[in-house]
Amino acid sequence: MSPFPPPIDSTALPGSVSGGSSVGKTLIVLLGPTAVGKTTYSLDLAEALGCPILNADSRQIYRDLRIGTAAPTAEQQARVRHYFVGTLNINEYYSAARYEADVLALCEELFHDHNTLILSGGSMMYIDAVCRGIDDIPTIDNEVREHLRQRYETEGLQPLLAELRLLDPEYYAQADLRNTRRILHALEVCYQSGCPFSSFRSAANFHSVTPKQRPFRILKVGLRRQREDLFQRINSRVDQMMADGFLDEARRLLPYRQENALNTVGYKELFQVLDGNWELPFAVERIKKNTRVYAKKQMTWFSRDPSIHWLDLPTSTLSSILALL
RNA sequence: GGGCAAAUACCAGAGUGGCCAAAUGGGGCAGACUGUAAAUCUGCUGGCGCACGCCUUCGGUGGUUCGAAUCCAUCUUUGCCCA
Repeated sequence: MSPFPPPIDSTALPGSVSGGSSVGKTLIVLLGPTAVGKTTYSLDLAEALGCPILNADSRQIYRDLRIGTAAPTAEQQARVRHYFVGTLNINEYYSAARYEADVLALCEELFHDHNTLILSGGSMMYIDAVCRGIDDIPTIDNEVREHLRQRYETEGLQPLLAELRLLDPEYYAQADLRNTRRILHALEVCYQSGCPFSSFRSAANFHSVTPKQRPFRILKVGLRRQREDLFQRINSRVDQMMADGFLDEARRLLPYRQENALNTVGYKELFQVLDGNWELPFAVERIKKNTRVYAKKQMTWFSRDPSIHWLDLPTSTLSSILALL
């Protein structure tokens, strides 16, 4: 199945109304793959509606990741009030669950003065956490995380798998046993809480979690482009990032390279250059390729969501969205 | 003009008589996904049915052999060396 579905007559789709709509408040969720044009589109839409933008990007939320994440610029932020852009330090912990809580709290506040708000971004799990909710799972202490990480490094995965089978046979039966990261997390939760990881999960997977009710209407609008068009935009955007000083930005962040926030397309590749392992032109090609892969993963995720109203760029205009309201 | 070496699937590159549709990597394609998610993981990648299987491949042609990507002859191309 193509990750780039054919055009849809959006008027034929039911609205993705979630929760009571009596209050008349609407959260417009503007989503789509990286480089599709969400930032530009959201600015125009926000100005037309006179509302702020809540960013939904797990990397643009970090203060020092500006160029490499194509975060909204100072000029763009001067046009429209933005939230969740550049608010975290590079070493700060954050998660989809926190994002859900932060966004819901902010929405409650902002809806006093606005009938519509725009949530714009491409972080799939963050968007779903806001729109559908995410199960309440304990946050892991650093000591627990570090303990398990060290055990993995010294003992390997096998003993940990055996342990998970004992502590949480239910999750073990459905887990991807080769995905070290998920196995470790399940164990972290078991250790942290003293309860099986699966006891916190209301469904076998995130996509089948029963959506939580929200006190506002949610209108999901997906932006998409022809594959070739999108890939060309990715390529030229990466070139522009380099021209804008991406390498210098990466150089400044080199001391923090072990932080999760820097496990990010673009930075990873440039660190290889700074280490002397890769030539710059090669790294730039890798960034373009890995960005394409990321865009594809986003489309794969979004394609499972039937509540998204898809708009095809560059033909769709602002009125396409306004007509959905 | 002479000598030597090499030609393998999209690319690079193993394989040197049967276990080879052919290792591995890259690239490409598809998928999974509930807590650092721009992360992490998986499958497919000659053709047809897509499970078993069948068919066509390892520069061309012709041989040797029960059997060849692997051996021989010859042709073509490329690289290196001597002129």
